[in-house]
Amino acid sequence: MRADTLVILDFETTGLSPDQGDRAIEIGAVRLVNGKIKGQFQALMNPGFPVSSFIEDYTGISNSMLSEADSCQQVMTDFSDFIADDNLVAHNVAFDRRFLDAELKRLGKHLNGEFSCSLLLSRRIFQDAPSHKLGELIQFTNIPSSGGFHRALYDAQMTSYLWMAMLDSIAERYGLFDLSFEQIQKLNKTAKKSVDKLLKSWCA
DNA sequence: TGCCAGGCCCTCTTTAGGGCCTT
Repeated sequence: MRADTLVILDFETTGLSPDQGDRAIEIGAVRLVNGKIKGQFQALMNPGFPVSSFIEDYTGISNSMLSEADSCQQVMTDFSDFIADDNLVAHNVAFDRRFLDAELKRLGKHLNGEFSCSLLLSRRIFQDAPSHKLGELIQFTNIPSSGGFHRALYDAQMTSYLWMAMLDSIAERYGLFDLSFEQIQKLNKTAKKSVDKLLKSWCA
Protein backbone atom coordinates (compact mmCIF):
# COMPACT_ATOMS: atom_id res chain seq x y z
CA MET A 1 0.00 0.00 0.00
CA ARG A 2 1.15 3.49 -0.75
CA ALA A 3 0.61 5.53 2.35
CA ASP A 4 1.03 8.89 0.66
CA THR A 5 -1.89 11.18 0.00
CA LEU A 6 -1.31 13.30 -3.09
CA VAL A 7 -3.17 15.91 -5.05
CA ILE A 8 -2.45 15.64 -8.78
CA LEU A 9 -3.36 18.86 -10.54
CA ASP A 10 -3.45 20.48 -13.95
CA PHE A 11 -4.08 24.06 -15.02
CA GLU A 12 -5.39 25.36 -18.31
CA THR A 13 -4.20 28.93 -18.75
CA THR A 14 -4.26 31.89 -21.11
CA GLY A 15 -0.61 31.31 -22.00
CA LEU A 16 2.74 30.14 -20.73
CA SER A 17 3.84 32.75 -18.25
CA PRO A 18 2.12 34.44 -15.30
CA ASP A 19 5.01 36.92 -15.34
CA GLN A 20 3.78 38.02 -18.77
CA GLY A 21 0.23 38.54 -17.50
CA ASP A 22 -1.18 35.09 -18.17
CA ARG A 23 -3.86 33.73 -15.85
CA ALA A 24 -5.39 30.37 -15.03
CA ILE A 25 -8.71 29.59 -16.73
CA GLU A 26 -9.34 26.07 -15.41
CA ILE A 27 -8.09 23.91 -12.56
CA GLY A 28 -8.57 20.17 -12.37
CA ALA A 29 -7.24 17.87 -9.68
CA VAL A 30 -7.65 14.43 -8.18
CA ARG A 31 -6.68 13.27 -4.70
CA LEU A 32 -4.88 9.93 -4.55
CA VAL A 33 -5.06 8.06 -1.25
CA ASN A 34 -3.17 4.78 -1.06
CA GLY A 35 -3.04 4.66 -4.85
CA LYS A 36 -6.78 5.20 -5.35
CA ILE A 37 -8.65 8.30 -6.50
CA LYS A 38 -10.62 9.49 -3.49
CA GLY A 39 -11.72 12.95 -4.59
CA GLN A 40 -11.63 15.44 -7.39
CA PHE A 41 -11.90 19.17 -8.10
CA GLN A 42 -12.73 20.94 -11.34
CA ALA A 43 -13.66 24.52 -12.11
CA LEU A 44 -13.43 27.04 -14.91
CA MET A 45 -12.45 30.55 -13.86
CA ASN A 46 -12.84 33.91 -15.54
CA PRO A 47 -9.44 35.58 -16.03
CA GLY A 48 -11.05 38.99 -16.63
CA PHE A 49 -9.97 39.28 -20.27
CA PRO A 50 -10.62 37.30 -23.46
CA VAL A 51 -8.43 34.30 -24.21
CA SER A 52 -6.81 33.95 -27.64
CA SER A 53 -8.31 31.83 -30.40
CA PHE A 54 -5.28 29.58 -30.01
CA ILE A 55 -6.25 28.83 -26.40
CA GLU A 56 -9.92 28.38 -27.34
CA ASP A 57 -8.87 25.84 -29.97
CA TYR A 58 -6.21 24.18 -27.83
CA THR A 59 -8.40 23.65 -24.78
CA GLY A 60 -11.93 23.76 -26.15
CA ILE A 61 -12.65 26.37 -23.48
CA SER A 62 -14.40 29.30 -25.13
CA ASN A 63 -14.69 32.91 -24.06
CA SER A 64 -18.41 32.31 -23.79
CA MET A 65 -17.83 29.52 -21.26
CA LEU A 66 -15.43 31.71 -19.28
CA SER A 67 -17.82 34.66 -19.20
CA GLU A 68 -20.16 32.54 -17.08
CA ALA A 69 -17.41 31.18 -14.80
CA ASP A 70 -16.59 32.28 -11.28
CA SER A 71 -13.64 34.60 -10.72
CA CYS A 72 -10.11 33.28 -10.32
CA GLN A 73 -10.23 34.60 -6.76
CA GLN A 74 -13.31 32.54 -5.86
CA VAL A 75 -12.14 29.36 -7.58
CA MET A 76 -8.60 29.48 -6.24
CA THR A 77 -9.88 30.10 -2.72
CA ASP A 78 -11.97 26.93 -3.02
CA PHE A 79 -9.07 25.03 -4.58
CA SER A 80 -6.71 26.14 -1.83
CA ASP A 81 -9.16 24.62 0.67
CA PHE A 82 -9.26 21.42 -1.42
CA ILE A 83 -5.50 20.87 -1.50
CA ALA A 84 -5.05 21.82 2.17
CA ASP A 85 -1.56 20.63 3.21
CA ASP A 86 -1.28 17.73 0.77
CA ASN A 87 1.74 17.11 -1.40
CA LEU A 88 1.28 17.99 -5.07
CA VAL A 89 2.12 16.40 -8.42
CA ALA A 90 1.78 17.72 -11.96
CA HIS A 91 3.08 16.86 -15.42
CA ASN A 92 5.82 19.47 -15.79
CA VAL A 93 5.26 20.81 -12.30
CA ALA A 94 7.46 23.85 -12.97
CA PHE A 95 4.69 25.17 -15.20
CA ASP A 96 1.71 24.44 -12.93
CA ARG A 97 3.59 25.59 -9.86
CA ARG A 98 4.24 29.02 -11.38
CA PHE A 99 0.51 29.50 -11.95
CA LEU A 100 -0.49 28.04 -8.59
CA ASP A 101 1.97 30.30 -6.78
CA ALA A 102 0.90 33.35 -8.82
CA GLU A 103 -2.82 32.80 -8.25
CA LEU A 104 -2.40 32.04 -4.54
CA LYS A 105 -0.14 35.06 -4.10
CA ARG A 106 -3.00 37.25 -5.30
CA LEU A 107 -5.05 35.79 -2.44
CA GLY A 108 -2.31 36.23 0.13
CA LYS A 109 -2.13 32.45 0.53
CA HIS A 110 0.83 30.09 0.35
CA LEU A 111 1.37 26.38 0.07
CA ASN A 112 2.50 23.97 2.73
CA GLY A 113 2.80 20.86 0.57
CA GLU A 114 5.82 19.67 -1.38
CA PHE A 115 5.98 19.17 -5.15
CA SER A 116 6.96 16.30 -7.37
CA CYS A 117 6.88 16.05 -11.17
CA SER A 118 5.47 13.22 -13.29
CA LEU A 119 7.37 14.52 -16.34
CA LEU A 120 10.74 14.32 -14.59
CA LEU A 121 9.86 10.90 -13.16
CA SER A 122 8.75 9.60 -16.57
CA ARG A 123 12.06 10.63 -18.15
CA ARG A 124 13.77 8.41 -15.58
CA ILE A 125 11.37 5.47 -15.35
CA PHE A 126 10.32 5.27 -19.00
CA GLN A 127 13.62 6.20 -20.62
CA ASP A 128 12.64 4.34 -23.80
CA ALA A 129 9.42 6.28 -24.36
CA PRO A 130 9.45 8.04 -27.74
CA SER A 131 8.14 11.20 -26.10
CA HIS A 132 7.35 12.32 -22.57
CA LYS A 133 4.32 14.38 -23.49
CA LEU A 134 1.39 13.34 -21.30
CA GLY A 135 -0.74 12.02 -24.18
CA GLU A 136 2.07 9.99 -25.66
CA LEU A 137 3.03 8.50 -22.30
CA ILE A 138 -0.58 7.42 -21.84
CA GLN A 139 -0.33 5.58 -25.18
CA PHE A 140 3.11 4.19 -24.32
CA THR A 141 1.81 2.70 -21.07
CA ASN A 142 -1.37 1.35 -22.71
CA ILE A 143 -3.60 3.32 -20.36
CA PRO A 144 -7.11 3.52 -21.84
CA SER A 145 -7.94 7.02 -22.99
CA SER A 146 -10.82 8.71 -24.74
CA GLY A 147 -8.46 11.35 -26.10
CA GLY A 148 -9.98 14.31 -24.29
CA PHE A 149 -6.65 15.92 -23.46
CA HIS A 150 -6.11 19.60 -22.67
CA ARG A 151 -8.97 19.86 -20.21
CA ALA A 152 -7.77 20.20 -16.64
CA LEU A 153 -9.63 17.40 -14.88
CA TYR A 154 -9.04 14.92 -17.69
CA ASP A 155 -5.33 15.67 -17.78
CA ALA A 156 -5.14 15.43 -13.98
CA GLN A 157 -6.89 12.03 -14.10
CA MET A 158 -4.57 10.80 -16.85
CA THR A 159 -1.55 12.07 -14.91
CA SER A 160 -2.74 10.13 -11.87
CA TYR A 161 -2.99 6.93 -13.94
CA LEU A 162 0.48 7.58 -15.35
CA TRP A 163 1.78 8.19 -11.83
CA MET A 164 0.41 4.85 -10.66
CA ALA A 165 1.80 3.12 -13.75
CA MET A 166 5.25 4.48 -12.95
CA LEU A 167 5.04 3.31 -9.34
CA ASP A 168 3.82 -0.09 -10.57
CA SER A 169 6.77 -0.27 -12.96
CA ILE A 170 9.19 0.49 -10.12
CA ALA A 171 7.49 -2.15 -7.96
CA GLU A 172 7.70 -4.70 -10.76
CA ARG A 173 11.30 -4.04 -11.66
CA TYR A 174 12.77 -3.44 -8.21
CA GLY A 175 10.30 -4.91 -5.74
CA LEU A 176 9.85 -1.47 -4.18
CA PHE A 177 6.17 -1.21 -3.24
CA ASP A 178 6.09 1.69 -0.84
CA LEU A 179 8.27 4.51 -2.06
CA SER A 180 7.84 7.64 0.01
CA PHE A 181 7.14 11.02 -1.51
CA GLU A 182 10.62 12.07 -0.39
CA GLN A 183 12.16 9.15 -2.30
CA ILE A 184 10.24 10.12 -5.44
CA GLN A 185 11.43 13.70 -5.06
CA LYS A 186 14.96 12.31 -4.85
CA LEU A 187 14.36 10.35 -8.07
CA ASN A 188 13.19 13.61 -9.71
CA LYS A 189 16.58 15.13 -8.94
CA THR A 190 18.76 12.14 -9.80
CA ALA A 191 20.52 11.97 -13.16
CA LYS A 192 18.88 9.48 -15.53
CA LYS A 193 21.97 7.29 -15.74
CA SER A 194 22.10 7.01 -11.92
CA VAL A 195 18.45 6.17 -11.33
CA ASP A 196 18.89 2.41 -11.68
CA LYS A 197 21.71 2.41 -9.13
CA LEU A 198 19.68 4.51 -6.69
CA LEU A 199 16.61 2.27 -6.95
CA LYS A 200 18.74 -0.83 -6.44
CA SER A 201 20.28 0.76 -3.36
CA TRP A 202 16.78 1.03 -1.87
CA CYS A 203 16.03 -2.64 -2.48
CA ALA A 204 18.08 -3.94 0.45
C1' DT B 1 12.76 49.25 -31.65
C1' DG B 2 12.40 44.73 -30.92
C1' DC B 3 11.60 41.32 -28.15
C1' DC B 4 8.73 38.57 -25.31
C1' DA B 5 8.80 31.73 -20.21
C1' DG B 6 11.44 28.93 -17.61
C1' DG B 7 13.45 24.74 -15.95
C1' DC B 8 15.43 20.39 -17.23
C1' DC B 9 18.80 17.90 -19.71
C1' DC B 10 21.84 16.41 -23.42
C1' DT B 11 26.03 17.35 -25.98
C1' DC B 12 29.49 18.75 -31.01
C1' DT B 13 29.48 21.14 -22.67
C1' DT B 14 31.00 23.68 -18.36
C1' DT B 15 33.48 31.05 -20.87
C1' DA B 16 27.00 27.41 -24.56
C1' DG B 17 23.35 26.17 -27.35
C1' DG B 18 19.25 24.01 -28.33
C1' DG B 19 15.36 20.51 -27.83
C1' DC B 20 11.74 19.08 -24.77
C1' DC B 21 7.61 19.96 -21.98
C1' DT B 22 3.78 22.80 -20.02
C1' DT B 23 -0.68 26.67 -22.20
